[in-house]
Amino acid sequence: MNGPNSNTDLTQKLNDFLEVKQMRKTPERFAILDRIIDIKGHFTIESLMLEMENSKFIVSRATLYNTIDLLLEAQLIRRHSIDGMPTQYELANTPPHTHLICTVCGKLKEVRDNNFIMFMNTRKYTAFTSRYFSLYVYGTCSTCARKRKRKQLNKKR
Amino acid sequence: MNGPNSNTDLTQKLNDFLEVKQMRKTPERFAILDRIIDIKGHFTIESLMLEMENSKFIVSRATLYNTIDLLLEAQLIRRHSIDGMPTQYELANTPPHTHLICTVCGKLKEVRDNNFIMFMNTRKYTAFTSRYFSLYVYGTCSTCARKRKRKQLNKKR
DNA sequence: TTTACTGCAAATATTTTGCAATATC
DNA sequence: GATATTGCAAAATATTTGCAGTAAA
Repeated sequence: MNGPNSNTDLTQKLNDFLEVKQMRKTPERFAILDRIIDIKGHFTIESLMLEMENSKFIVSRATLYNTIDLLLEAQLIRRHSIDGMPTQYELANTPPHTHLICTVCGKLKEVRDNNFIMFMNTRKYTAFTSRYFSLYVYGTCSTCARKRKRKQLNKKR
Repeated sequence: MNGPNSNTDLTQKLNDFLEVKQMRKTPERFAILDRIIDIKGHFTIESLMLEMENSKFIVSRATLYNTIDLLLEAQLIRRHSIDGMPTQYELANTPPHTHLICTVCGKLKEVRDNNFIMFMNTRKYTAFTSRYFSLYVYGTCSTCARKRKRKQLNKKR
């Protein structure tokens, strides 16, 4: 369990980042990263706040926002801004994935699409150096599609 | 000036939508669409509010939010949620485009990428019906890249 | 000892909501 | 005339900021 993105590796990465930037290694910063590693998947400031409380490591909202900015800068997490939802974050130790968003129920699903990633790697933009990208596909998930169909049938009587 | 997406055409589309949905044709709804057509490009609730004030057609914020929801539903506008910026909207009468976002200065640039659109049209997702998609590419624009390079040279002295 | 960082509370920004007044149908 | 829609003001939500106290270096 010590691959290139193991937990200790991520902690080490934060450690190195703080050293290079000459910033302080506070327990809050490491505790927050630890919780994020445990979460596995997307989270919001609010859900992370709750996770922290559950783990009995209480931090203030201000510190949470500050630390999230720090982890973004260190490229340890990614941010996702999705229509009509609070800002979501996730650990950046997995390859980028496509996000399928159901506009009916708001459910979010991630899919790995290697063809898409390969395609994106061929893209070059003039006067712009790309660092990362986010693809959001909006539509209807199968559950909601079924519900809608049923509703329409009822209408027709 | 009467192409498939001329101003009169968009107004007509709103008209039809309201008729089908049996909703009221209030002057506010048409005035807001008119302003959006004039803006050409991205706008926020705030900037649209100002545009309305300039055009002497004052509407309340609540009405703006309501109407924006309506226009989204009618697929007359698109919404863009972009990291660290207020929600942006734009008229939906142009083909979808890639958004290049400079993470240094926040500037947003649209590019037409027909290859990307063609590629996306080949994508199928299991248990999900896609309706539209948004691609955001985050990186550094040439202006900021130049500035950064200069800054680094200065540091080295 | 120095000062970066945390926590708190207030400020700001964005969006939603309840309700009375108004205008469309 | 009935009621969908507007405007207003208050509430809810999300994020930022100033400052005093704390703790990392």
